[in-house]
Amino acid sequence: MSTEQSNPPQVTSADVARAAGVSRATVSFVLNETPGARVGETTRARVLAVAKELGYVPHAAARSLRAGRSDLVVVPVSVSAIGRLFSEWIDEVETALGRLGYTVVLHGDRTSDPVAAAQVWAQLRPVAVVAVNDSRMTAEAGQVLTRAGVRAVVAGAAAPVAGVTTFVGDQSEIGAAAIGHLVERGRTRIGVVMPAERGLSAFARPRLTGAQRAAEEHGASVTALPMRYTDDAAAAIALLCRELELDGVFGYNDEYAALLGAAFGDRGVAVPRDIALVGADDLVLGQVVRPRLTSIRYHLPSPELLAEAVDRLVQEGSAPPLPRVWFEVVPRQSS
Amino acid sequence: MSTEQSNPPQVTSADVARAAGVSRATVSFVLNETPGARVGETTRARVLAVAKELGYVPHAAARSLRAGRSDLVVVPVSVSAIGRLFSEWIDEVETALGRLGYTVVLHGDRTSDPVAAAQVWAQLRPVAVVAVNDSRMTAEAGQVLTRAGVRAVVAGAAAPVAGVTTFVGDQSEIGAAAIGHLVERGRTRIGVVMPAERGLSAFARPRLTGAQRAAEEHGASVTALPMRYTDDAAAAIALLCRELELDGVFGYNDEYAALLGAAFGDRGVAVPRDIALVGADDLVLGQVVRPRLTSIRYHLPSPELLAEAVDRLVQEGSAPPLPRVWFEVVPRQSS
DNA sequence: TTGAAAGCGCTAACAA
DNA sequence: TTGTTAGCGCTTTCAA
Repeated sequence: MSTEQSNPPQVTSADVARAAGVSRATVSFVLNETPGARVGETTRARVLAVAKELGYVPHAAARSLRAGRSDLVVVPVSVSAIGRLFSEWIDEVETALGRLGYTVVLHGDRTSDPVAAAQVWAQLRPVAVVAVNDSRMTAEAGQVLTRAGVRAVVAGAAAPVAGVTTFVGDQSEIGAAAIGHLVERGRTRIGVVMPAERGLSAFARPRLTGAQRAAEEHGASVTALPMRYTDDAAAAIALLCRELELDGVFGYNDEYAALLGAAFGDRGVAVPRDIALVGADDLVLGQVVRPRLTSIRYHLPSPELLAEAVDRLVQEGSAPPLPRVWFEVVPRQSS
Repeated sequence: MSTEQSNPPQVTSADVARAAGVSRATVSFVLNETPGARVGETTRARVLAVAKELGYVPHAAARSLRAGRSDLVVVPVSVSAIGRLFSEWIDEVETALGRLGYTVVLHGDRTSDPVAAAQVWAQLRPVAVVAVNDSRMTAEAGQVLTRAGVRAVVAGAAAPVAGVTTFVGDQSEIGAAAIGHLVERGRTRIGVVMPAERGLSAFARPRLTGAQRAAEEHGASVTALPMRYTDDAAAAIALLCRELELDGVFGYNDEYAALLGAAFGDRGVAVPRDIALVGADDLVLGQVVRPRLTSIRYHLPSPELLAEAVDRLVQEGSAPPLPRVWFEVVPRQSS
């Protein structure tokens, strides 16, 4: 936070009004195209010309403070902690919300306490907060937001969150699907990669849990394999897999699976003969490596649908439920 | 933008003051730990307790409106248009700025006109705007921001931008380095991949330009190869390379290069024997594929240094120059 | 040690 | 058709 700023002269709507020889109200009417506002064509043109000439840019905070409404949507997300799949989806969500007139900002702080995080978001007094797979969007966090006037509190989560519009997408189903597939392929001694990178545990934990659940059902065994996203770590895990005589691995996602797959190749472990490998997220990367990776594909709610839901929540206070996220095994060469 | 919001009751500092039986000024003093403010211990404790009890969250916009200063830093960036390298760096920049007390938000809009984009950023009245390789951060854009009171306007760009604190990192040097390396390896008929994905041309254009410049110098030829990031597109380009009898390809970055490398493998084109392949950005992915990719590694200013510079600009209006971005060829198996 | 009051830039009744 | 005016929630000077 800055402490000793001397303020440069800013162009305000009062300046525009003065220069155009009208009142600030008129400027406001013109610039906002206020419905029932009747401003003469010449006045309107003059105001616009002067505003442009002075380089006037409205002050969003002042506007929303006075108007009691905001067009800000906060999306808590750490850019480095998401794969290509999510980042593309988020990008499209931004575009879709932008088309509806919202200003979307991504917020990447790593405050871990849900309430503290929610307070940070709430300070910005957004009209909506959209979190995806962010474990901090709890019922308490939702309450903080709602009390701060946030009208649309939306989350993608494993289970409905009280007071929050949730689209359910249980990451544990990914783990379960992967194990189910491996068992189908005759594998019973299965490893599950757990990425060591910060920020990823929100995805990794449930995937492991689902894998364990499915393994129990199918009479297979599961071993967690903590691994950093580096060549060396992958090499070490490859060795470990051989020692443990595993015959299948769920690689957390395509990125980690591909890295591990390369390490297998280097050590003469044949995929899928010696060990079957399954990724997740269905990234293009999975088709870049050889053998091509079997993966679990996601189907998130369409960005347009999500944007629509946010808008309905903002305008009307309620929206039809969002579709569940579903997953699909895409079998390729690695299993 | 929402139009028909009925405002829910918000907890304001006035509510806290009333409940605590003090004035709003006192609440402000306590909550901000205002330096020369002398508030009794009991009063202070009571205010804090009441604030907590009511779930009071300050209104950042109102605060900065009144105080005439903001702690907001806007970073224009489209999450899907950056690779792992940049996203990790940005993440660390966020963390570093956060430690200094700033609130960082990423803004992903795709307004293409520099001035229009700058106006969108300026509406938020941030204290700083930090753009990396965003072609919209022109001198005019910088002027819009400065006039809106933005105190630190920072950009990573190919050349210094007037009125903007620039750290220079010329993407064309990457193209030049790649071509230089390929020529060293005896290649003269070189293809340069141009990604067709939106948002990437800001990086791709200069890389191509640099490649062309270097090729001319070394007496090599360069062919631009427009390619989408899909398996099919890569296959088509692989065929095209054979038809054109190219003996080297600069794949734009490691992601595109890896995809193309796989397509070569499928068609029996041996890398690097038949055709040498160079990527860029030095992503882990380059070590996931076989043969491992030769790449160009970046050295961006450290996140701490950048955060420091932003803070100095905000506080003092000037900062020591940021180091130039530099690049380095990392030779591996593919060339 | 605390309170009263002014005002940041803006919008939206209500008057004129 | 336009201007006057009262705040939105907050900080900060000045007085008490």
